[in-house]
Amino acid sequence: MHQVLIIEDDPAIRQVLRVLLEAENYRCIEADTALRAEIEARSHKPDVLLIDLGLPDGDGLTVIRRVRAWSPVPIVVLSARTMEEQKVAALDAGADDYVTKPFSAPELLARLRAALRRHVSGSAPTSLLQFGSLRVDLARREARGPEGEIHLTPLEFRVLGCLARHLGAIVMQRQLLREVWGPERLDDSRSLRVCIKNLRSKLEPDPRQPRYLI
Amino acid sequence: MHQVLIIEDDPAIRQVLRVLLEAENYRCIEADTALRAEIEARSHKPDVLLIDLGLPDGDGLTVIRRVRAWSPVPIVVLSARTMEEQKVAALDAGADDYVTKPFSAPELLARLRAALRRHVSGSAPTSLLQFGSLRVDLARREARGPEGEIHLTPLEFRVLGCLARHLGAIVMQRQLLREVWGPERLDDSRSLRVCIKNLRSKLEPDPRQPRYLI
DNA sequence: AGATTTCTTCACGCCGCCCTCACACCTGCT
DNA sequence: AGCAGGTGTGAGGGCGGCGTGAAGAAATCT
Repeated sequence: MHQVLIIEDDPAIRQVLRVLLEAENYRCIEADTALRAEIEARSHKPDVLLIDLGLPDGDGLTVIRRVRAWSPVPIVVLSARTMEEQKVAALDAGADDYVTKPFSAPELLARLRAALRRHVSGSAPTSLLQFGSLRVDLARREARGPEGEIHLTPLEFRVLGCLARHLGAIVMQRQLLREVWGPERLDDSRSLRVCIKNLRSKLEPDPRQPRYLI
Repeated sequence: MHQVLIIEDDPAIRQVLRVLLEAENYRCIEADTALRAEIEARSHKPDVLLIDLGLPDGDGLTVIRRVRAWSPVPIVVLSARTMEEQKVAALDAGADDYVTKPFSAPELLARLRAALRRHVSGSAPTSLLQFGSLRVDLARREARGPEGEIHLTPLEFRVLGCLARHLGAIVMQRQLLREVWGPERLDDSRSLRVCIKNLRSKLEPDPRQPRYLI
């Protein structure tokens, strides 16, 4: 379920967009000023920004540039202005797509899907992992399962962190050993094997048939 | 400097696009049919595809889908048709952007820049193969068929990867043996034969009459 | 310093991967 | 036909990597 941040000052249009998006099973957050837009973007980490140029305070372009400075989140611009400079400026400021009002609903939705599809590859480095009913916060060194807090050792956090940085991908033993144990013992997998075993016994529902640590 | 593959059957428009792009220091490759489009895309590995829908042979949509099956290269669609279904279909087929003729030169250039900018940042070397109803992700070591996950052994992934690097071409036994088994056993094809057999029995719809692993 | 947690080491059983082998087949050539 | 080179196939077995429990070092806490 994707989360959309709608940046739009006109309440009527906001309402239209919200209804349209929620009918497609998106969750919506709204912002009516440039300032709130950036706050919401930072706090909620939406999957895509849908922004109307021509906000009351400050230019919409500024929002694009400021968000782009710290996040690669896809940005779709919605604007009544058909002026070319506006389009070019928005795209060059970092926007991913530009839809002119009056827009057609199917087209807008298709462009949102395209923007979201592209982005799944490059997700932001978040320190919060989540498998099944498990939540692991690498930065705060906390792990919580269905039955309360789970204690992990420092070594286990470092191994998890290394795996999290390459989420979903294959991480070679060599790479783990280099990043966690140092480059001296590239071919001694004994400690690593035990560490993984312990992690599995702590995190996996059924340690004998692991689902997350493969 | 970036390389653009122009897919357009009308020579006049091709010329316009080429001049426009070369003035911006892009290098251009041209294709006037769907078939040539895919060949050029495979051989030249352009940084972005600029495709006109409505090619003489086959639908432009097919090109998009076929290219998208093996490459995440950005695709910008250019079309005279203003029909909504066309837009939505193209975007959902995997296109990244859609510009309607008559287009403005600055806007087209800005959209190309946006497409290119996205791709350099989020270029995960995803090696995704697709034959028929089969999808094989070499990086993540996953293979999925119509009936769920298919288990492949490490050796099988390496052989597939070697074949994938020369997709569609003939790969000599010698070359496979050198790249997968090492240069010692250039003339012992026994293991290779068994490995190919197993791959076929796992991937081919009818292993006795192979369609993909020839 | 003792206690406690954390990390490493070790030995052993198991499983799956890969190799090998023998044989059937196919195609072209003599 | 007979032969020769290359290929597809089923089965068996060696072997290395992985998981595991327990116990010994090392580090950290109090």
